[in-house]
Amino acid sequence: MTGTPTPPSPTSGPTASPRPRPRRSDATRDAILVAARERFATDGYERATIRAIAKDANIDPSMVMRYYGNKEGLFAAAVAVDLRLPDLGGLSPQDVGAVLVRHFLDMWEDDEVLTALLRVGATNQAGAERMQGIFRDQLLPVARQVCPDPEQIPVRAALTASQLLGLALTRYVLRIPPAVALHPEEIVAWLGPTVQRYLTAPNP
Amino acid sequence: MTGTPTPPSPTSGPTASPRPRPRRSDATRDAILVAARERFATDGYERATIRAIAKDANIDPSMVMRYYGNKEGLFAAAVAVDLRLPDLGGLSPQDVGAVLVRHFLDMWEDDEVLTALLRVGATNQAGAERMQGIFRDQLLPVARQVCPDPEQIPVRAALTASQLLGLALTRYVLRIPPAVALHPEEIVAWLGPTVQRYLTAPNP
DNA sequence: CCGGGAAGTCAACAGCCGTTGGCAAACCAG
DNA sequence: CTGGTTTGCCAACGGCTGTTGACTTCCCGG
Repeated sequence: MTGTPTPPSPTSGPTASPRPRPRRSDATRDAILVAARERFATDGYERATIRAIAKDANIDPSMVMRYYGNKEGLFAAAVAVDLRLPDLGGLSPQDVGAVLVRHFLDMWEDDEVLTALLRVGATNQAGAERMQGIFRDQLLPVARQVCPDPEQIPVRAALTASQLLGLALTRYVLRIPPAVALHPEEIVAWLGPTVQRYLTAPNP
Repeated sequence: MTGTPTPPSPTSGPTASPRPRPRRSDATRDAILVAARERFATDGYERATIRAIAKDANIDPSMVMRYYGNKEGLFAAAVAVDLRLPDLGGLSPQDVGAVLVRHFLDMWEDDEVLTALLRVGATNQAGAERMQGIFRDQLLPVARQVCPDPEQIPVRAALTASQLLGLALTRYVLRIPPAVALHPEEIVAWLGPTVQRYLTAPNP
């Protein structure tokens, strides 16, 4: 329905590998996604207009519609987040906080998709649901690895999310000066024990 | 409906008292602000249209322009935040964290202005600057009261803001289910020690 | 009672938005 | 070469936006 029309695969593999055959327009498609990510990250959903994104990608706005259906489809295609959270299983239990904070920090520092998602999630229902999905599918499983009481996994994960997203909000979105000036290792030193406690400490 | 009208001061002293003389349109002005706060809180800046706000207030959109100049002026007038942070000076030093978290929670629970400001701050430059101002003028002074090393006050305050705003983000804006389900006293018990540490603990 | 100003309504403007359909060029299989 | 598909541009649509100015209605001081 919203899927892009795929030409018939030349090599006959029965339900072959999902590797789509390269299209001549792949460069354009990618340019659109790159421009969209940047606009969503800096402007949020409403002010990131299809016209502006198309101009950044040096194509006509109607191409965006043809390849991604509508603005929602474009957002869905542009903002696909994989946090690549590390496996905390075989890890010294007193290090999980620092490891997690450092990983988040690395991800945020060089991926504008995360800023785009946070900005959009704050004003757009679809964006908020996307963030809920990431929490459920990516952060919860990690909490499950290190949390002592299975019943408290959602609470522990939510507390962790509140601290990590709060850092991202103050540092990358609101740009509160002292939060921007912090060195990454300072952040790890301060937030590591917090996350550590939220995930592994007994009830307060 | 609104307070007892005070008669206009007959004699206008030079640089008279800043008490503005009540206008016949005060009820309308207030209705506009109430509607604006609600729309900004639920929709964010762009999708909170002047037409929708005017319809909520049962008046014509042009009245909004007459009374507040333009949309930015309306936002500035509607979203005026006073956190009413308590005086932490004469307080048992190990209670500041819990007191601060509980106060923030009470403020957020019954004042949609804070949600409006957070939603707008995430996508709107003026909104972000407003939040920076609140941080600087309201949270920093409180941190100054309890922070041991004066040089670290901005850092400590920023860490505190990251945790408190992160809670507001996950609970009131993104509505991540386990964060919504938390009981206020649970939040105080978990976040209190964190804020306590950020403000008063020695360097990690 | 009256006149002036405030309060409020109405219609319209220019501009931008997402989206659509038609048409020209480029490409590639036969 | 030829015909069909893909890629792309162009112009336009209806709708919504912030904003403006002219007009009527009401209130109240003199």
